[in-house]
Amino acid sequence: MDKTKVLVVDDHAIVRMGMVALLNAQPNLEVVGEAKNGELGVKAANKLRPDVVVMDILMPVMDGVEATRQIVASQPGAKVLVLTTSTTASELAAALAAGATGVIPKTTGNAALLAAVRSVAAGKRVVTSEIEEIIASDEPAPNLTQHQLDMLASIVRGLTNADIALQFGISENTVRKATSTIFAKLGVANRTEATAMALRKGLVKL
Amino acid sequence: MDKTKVLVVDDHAIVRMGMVALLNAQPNLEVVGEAKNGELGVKAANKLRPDVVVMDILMPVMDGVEATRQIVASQPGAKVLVLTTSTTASELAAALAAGATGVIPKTTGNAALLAAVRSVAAGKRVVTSEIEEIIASDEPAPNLTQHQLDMLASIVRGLTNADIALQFGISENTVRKATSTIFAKLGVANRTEATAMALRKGLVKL
DNA sequence: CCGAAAACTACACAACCGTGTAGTGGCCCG
DNA sequence: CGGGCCACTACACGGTTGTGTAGTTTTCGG
Repeated sequence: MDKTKVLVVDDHAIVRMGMVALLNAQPNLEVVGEAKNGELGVKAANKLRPDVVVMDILMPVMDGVEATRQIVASQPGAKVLVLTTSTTASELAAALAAGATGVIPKTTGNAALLAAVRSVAAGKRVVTSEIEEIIASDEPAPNLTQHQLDMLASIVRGLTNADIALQFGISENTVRKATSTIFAKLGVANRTEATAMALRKGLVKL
Repeated sequence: MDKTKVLVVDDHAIVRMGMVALLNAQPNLEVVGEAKNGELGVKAANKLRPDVVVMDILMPVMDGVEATRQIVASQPGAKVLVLTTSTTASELAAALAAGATGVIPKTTGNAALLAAVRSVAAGKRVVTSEIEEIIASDEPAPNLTQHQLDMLASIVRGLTNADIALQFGISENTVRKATSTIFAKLGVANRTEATAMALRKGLVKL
């Protein structure tokens, strides 16, 4: 059997270096390409057709979740192993929803990491118990309207209800009601808690 | 001349793997030890007396800033190169204040990384322009009282002024005045902005 | 195509919040 | 050791916020 071809997508050069060193030392694994952001990763995946893509989440230009989505969309059989530092449940869940075959933390030791790459190559779903717990501990998706998300972003930026009313061209009273609804969905009591929650869950990027 | 001895402290196994592969491929560099958190890093540094310690910031048990402080304290001539993902100015500044000889981002390419390790080994201060800019863009330290920091933490957790008054055993009016002072120091207008700012600057851990 | 659920609009009221003003006590520096 | 600075305490006032109630529109499943 041929070597399993691996594409490494990570913006940290030293991580790519580590993957190359680790995988190329194995007789049946081979790194055939590297990319330092999601966009280049998608291009490389389409060109190289690797058996497994090892993908970081937090990257400039295009994040790993979106890159995973695009790779899986254009190559239905593609296997993506997400290797990340991120511990926000929404990102991990998003990665799986985007079609990742496995998700493991960067703290994973070399042996377990190799095992994960091999398992994913074989089409086996790999999710560590650690990751599972994080996802499970996440309350059901807040499921906010786009409108509500925009409003939440304004709240986080410190705008008053009056400011928001002006910004969206609606009455201040309406803004009050809308924020109220948002707080109920988030399970918080006021805009301060909502801000902490939004930032913690990554619902709004600062 | 003997090989330059390097200790790698990072909680990500794959990064340690990368450093080992990168440095050991050089004729005059050698990784003599690895540690996966700050505490083990300090112990290893004291035992191995490496010429350079490559240190991550974000780690469990003891972070890289504290570890750097301790290593520099017990070995005044020690050279620490902080290699990090973190982009919060306060952490980068703290790393330098703790005695790090160099600070570079993890996105640094292999060649530049090797150069940095060599420069630091030679006692030369290494701070990329990217890092410098981040630090320079940081406003002067907010300089809050411990009391004020505690209060800020309560605000971030969503407590009302009445709650905080109860918690600290002071009048609600006093709490109002105190929060007012905190907001002025942070340059914000209300508790919501204060929450965003506190979380962004890492003044309060969630 | 229709009915239910949910979002959006609006307003009044009650609770909450932040500022101006003011007094006390601690600490540092000249 | 006296003056200045700042943290801490306190209160009243005016502005901001969130909820209850209620009507309209949109959306989605049957």
